[in-house]
Amino acid sequence: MMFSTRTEYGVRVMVELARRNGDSPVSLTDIAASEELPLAYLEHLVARLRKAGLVEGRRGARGGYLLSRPAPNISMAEVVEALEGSIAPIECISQDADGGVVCSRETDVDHVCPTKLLWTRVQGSIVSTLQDTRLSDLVQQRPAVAA
Amino acid sequence: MMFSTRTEYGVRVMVELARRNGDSPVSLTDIAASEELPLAYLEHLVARLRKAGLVEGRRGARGGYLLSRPAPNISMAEVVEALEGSIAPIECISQDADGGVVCSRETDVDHVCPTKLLWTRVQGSIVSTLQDTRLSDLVQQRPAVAA
DNA sequence: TGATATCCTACTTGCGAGGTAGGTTTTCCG
DNA sequence: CGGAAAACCTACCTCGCAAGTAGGATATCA
Repeated sequence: MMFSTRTEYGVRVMVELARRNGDSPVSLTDIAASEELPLAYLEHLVARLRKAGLVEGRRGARGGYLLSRPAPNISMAEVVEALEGSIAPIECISQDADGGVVCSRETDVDHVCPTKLLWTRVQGSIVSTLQDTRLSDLVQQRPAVAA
Repeated sequence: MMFSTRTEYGVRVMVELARRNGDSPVSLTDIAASEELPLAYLEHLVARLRKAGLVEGRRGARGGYLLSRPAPNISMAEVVEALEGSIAPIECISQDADGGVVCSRETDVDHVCPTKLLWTRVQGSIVSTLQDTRLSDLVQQRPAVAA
């Protein structure tokens, strides 16, 4: 297994927010009930989404959460990255400021990491897939659109 | 992070076996030394590779391991799956016997899991990337080692 | 003013990755 | 034949983190 259930839950929350998108915010109590997830745990997830600027919270009675942007403007790469921390297939791989892929095993210039090519390819395919999928794509209920 | 270091190490072992591929087997002692990995831990990894039929062991003095097949005939999907157990982006997703993607959250026919589309896409892109990359692709990118 | 919600901090728990240890069996080589 | 060197096997340890709980402080509406 590669992504934590935290990410799974978080994506479900985002879909639910997009689905009920309207003038009034949606409370986590409602979402916890309809998705059958523990409220206290959802609060942690949503904190990540909020800090990433994907949702906005309204405090107090009749409060809740709203999407910061319309669903078509939110890529699932943003959502997953906010929940997961970062998107890297393996510990030694990360992205530098320029978006280039860095392998921490390559301390020496001579010593090219033979597996870097593999993880770079995997990383690229995951990220581009997540970027191409928008939150709005998951809202429209179409049965079985498997790839 | 998505793949364990077990998978990272295992891939490095496979690359090393492919690189030194010849008539005589390569011992884990050698690989552990050159890759700077703990021998006892490598034994566990290689056991998985052996059970998956990717590698053959020769016991006794002058023994070691050999690739069961030529490197171009080994896809990295096989290697990663042997090491990781299975390739699924998330707990609720798995593959059935026909290769179709199954979501364990979809108990009811009415209740289509809205996030299944996302994980299906991610799963597909990872698997196809791993299948397209052969073990031999990772070997040929370093100046030839003195034999 | 009370109910309802976000928001914040601290704690608990279970599990699996990562690694160690020590043995048994097999095979080569001198 | 007798080590030595290797695979092979089983059991164990430990530590970090995901997953979840708990309880409160703060904000807002009716």
